[in-house]
Formats: sequence, C-alpha cells, structure tokens
Amino acid sequence: MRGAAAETRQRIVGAAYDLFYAEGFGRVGIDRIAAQAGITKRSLYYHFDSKDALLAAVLEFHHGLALARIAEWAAPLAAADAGDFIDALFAALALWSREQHWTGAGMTRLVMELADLPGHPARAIAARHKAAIEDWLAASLGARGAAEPRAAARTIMLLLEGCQAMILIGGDRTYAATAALVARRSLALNPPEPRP
Amino acid sequence: MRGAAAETRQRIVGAAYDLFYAEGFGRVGIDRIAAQAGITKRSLYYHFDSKDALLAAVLEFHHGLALARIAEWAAPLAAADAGDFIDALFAALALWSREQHWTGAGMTRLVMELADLPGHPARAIAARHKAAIEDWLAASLGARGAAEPRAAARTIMLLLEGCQAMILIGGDRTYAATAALVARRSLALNPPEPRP
DNA sequence: GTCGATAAACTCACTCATCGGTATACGAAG
DNA sequence: CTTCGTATACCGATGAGTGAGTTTATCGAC
Repeated sequence: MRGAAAETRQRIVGAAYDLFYAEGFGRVGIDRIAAQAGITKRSLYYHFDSKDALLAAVLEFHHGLALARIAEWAAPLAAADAGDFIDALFAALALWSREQHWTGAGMTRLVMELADLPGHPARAIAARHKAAIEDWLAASLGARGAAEPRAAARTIMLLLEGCQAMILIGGDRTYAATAALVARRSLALNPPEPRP
Repeated sequence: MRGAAAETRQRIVGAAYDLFYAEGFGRVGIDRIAAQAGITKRSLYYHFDSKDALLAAVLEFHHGLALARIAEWAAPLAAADAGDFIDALFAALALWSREQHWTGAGMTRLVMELADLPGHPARAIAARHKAAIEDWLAASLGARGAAEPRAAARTIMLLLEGCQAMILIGGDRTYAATAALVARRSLALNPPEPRP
C-alpha cells in the first residue's frame, strides 16, 4: 500500500475538479469532495493542508489537462492556414458550449469568484494558465503564417473570453460566429506574407 | 413610521449591493448585510422573502443605476463619431479598471458564480441587463453613423466582456487598447456613409 | 381631543445544517 | 517498533431562515 498515496491524491483531485468545475469553489464543501472521492474528510486533510491547497492542486491538474487537450484538438489542423484555424477554433467553442451543463471556462469563473482576493494563490495559477494559452495561440498562428502572431493571439484571447461570457449570460451561441468573423477580419488587416 | 419601509428597503438593497459587488453573492452572509444596513436579520427578512429575492432586488437596482451612469458618461460625447466613441469607451474601461479593488462587471461575475443554475432568477435579470447595454450601444453607434450598428454592438460587447476578463485575470490593462483597436478596425470594414 | 384597535415595522433568541479544520486512535506495511 | 494512511468523532463558527413578542404610527369611535 506504499504507493497508494499518489493514487488517492489523484482521486481527490479528480473529485474536487469535477465538483469545483460544476458548481464553483465556494459552494462545494470539503465533505462532499471527500465523499465523492470515497474517503473521509480526515484522510483528505492528510493529503492536503487546506481547501486552498487542494484548489491549487486542482488548478495545476487542470492546467496540464487543458493544454494537452488543445494540443490534441489542434493536431488535425496542422495544415490549416491561420484563417481556417481561427474558424475551427470558434466552431469548437460553439460546439463545446452546446454541452449540457456547460458553464464556461473553469479558470475564468474561478478568477471571478475570487475577484476580490488578488493575492490568492489560485489567481497566480490562473494568470499563468491564460498566458500559456495565449503563447500557444501565438505560436500556432505564427506557424500558420499570421503576420503579427502575438497581436493576433491577444485579439483572439479577448474574443474567446468575451464569447464565453456572452454565451453564458444570454445563451446566444451565435456570438461564436461573430467572434470568428471579427478575428478573421482583424487578421486580414495584417495579411501574412504570400508563401511560395 | 408608516412609510419608512421603502427607505429601509433601499438601505438594505444599498448595503447588499456594496457587499455583493465587493465579495460576491455566496461569500456574503445575510447577517453582514443586516449589520451594514443597521437593522437585525429578522427585519431584513420582513422586507425580503429570501436571500435570492434580495439579490433580485439588488440586480434591478444595479440595472437602473448602470444605465443611468452610462447615459451620463456618454452625454459629453454627443458630437463624437463612432470611432472616437469606441476609443472613449475602452479608455473609460481602462480607467475604471485602475480603481482600487476593481473586480470587473458585477453582473458578469454573478452569472459566473451562478453558472450552474441557469434557472436562477438572477440569470434572467443579468441577461436582460446585457441585452439592454447592447441595445444602447447599437443605438449610440447608429446615431453616430456606424453602418451596421447591431453587428458593431455585438462586436463591442464581445470585446468589452473579454477585456474585463483578461484585465482581471492577468492584470494587464493594455488589453483595453488592443480591444479598442480591434473594434475600430472591425467598424472601419463597414464604413459609415460619408456625411455631407 | 383622546382612547383603544389595528397593522406596519422591528427586535431577541432561537432552529438546524453545514462550514473548514482537528484530536486521537487504530490497522497495516516495512 | 515506527511510519503511513485512514477512520470515528468532534470543534467553534457561521450559513439561511423562523417563532413569538414588542414598539410605533395611523385611524375610527366617542
């Protein structure tokens, strides 16, 4: 049973991830996480010092998971040009938002929940996460011939975040198409070098 | 004391507004609101059936207040063209975000907090609120000669929401300038009719 | 004009559930 | 025998919400 700790830890993180993502940080109690993980609360506190520490672990887990997922998602798009890549991106967002019980991006919701606590460790992790996504976007766009990949990535981040907020608030998924259009046009104003 | 109810009610709404806006809905207890309003908890429940009902009243209050504020803000811009109007809009956002303890848009944060409760009354109020803002934007842009004011308003809503999220997450206020640029360019693609 | 009746406006003290976190003890593996 | 991991049972604080009683303003009756 010596290596079971890591497995138990992961089970706790997984349970907390599911619950935090579904209902938010504040509204989910430690007891429910422990029950979902199939252990007692005391055991949970053996593995994690506090609820905040657990949250940090969950976010790190989510960070890795999300980056792996978008890399996997982008794999079939290796040959796409920047414009098609953008269209595919927002089409994927529209599809994602159709999922039942979709609640938008977990990191963003968490930051909003902790908006008055700028010093909270979770805020730093979320900031790093978003920066990593933006970096990945810039690299992806640059590799597909976008003229100013960093500026384009910033624009797309704005539109992605805005899109998720608007869809969540009003339930109108056509904002995804609007965002794609805006992103494409914005890109077209910095046209890529013609490739031979 | 026969007509004091309305005044007390408003004091409760004001206290709840301050606290909800500063710390969110879930993390503020009824006791604190009552204390801040200078009454007992039991008196609060005399005026409001539940915490949710109080939240609804707070949101209606905020809705009216926000619309009045943006109208007041826009008054000096009556003569501005659509492009300048957009620049002023995002400049105001950048300035607003510099306020100490700035936590972004209250309605958006609330919807994120209640993301898993699509049937919550507060969600409907928030949706109406955002729709009203978008309508106001479309009217303002149309009056300033924008070619497709509805599409432009949708674009700007996306960028406003995205901007607030990005600034809150990363603390980087230069996203406001990026958003203004994107909005302006997007507008320039649908150029207004030249005015005589 | 004053005296109850009435209803509005409010308070004190309480309910029960849940919150995050812990003291202590027990079983198993090395 | 010690260390790791778990369980039972508990802590004080706080959550939303309430039952029952008290003050206060207004109004009809005389």
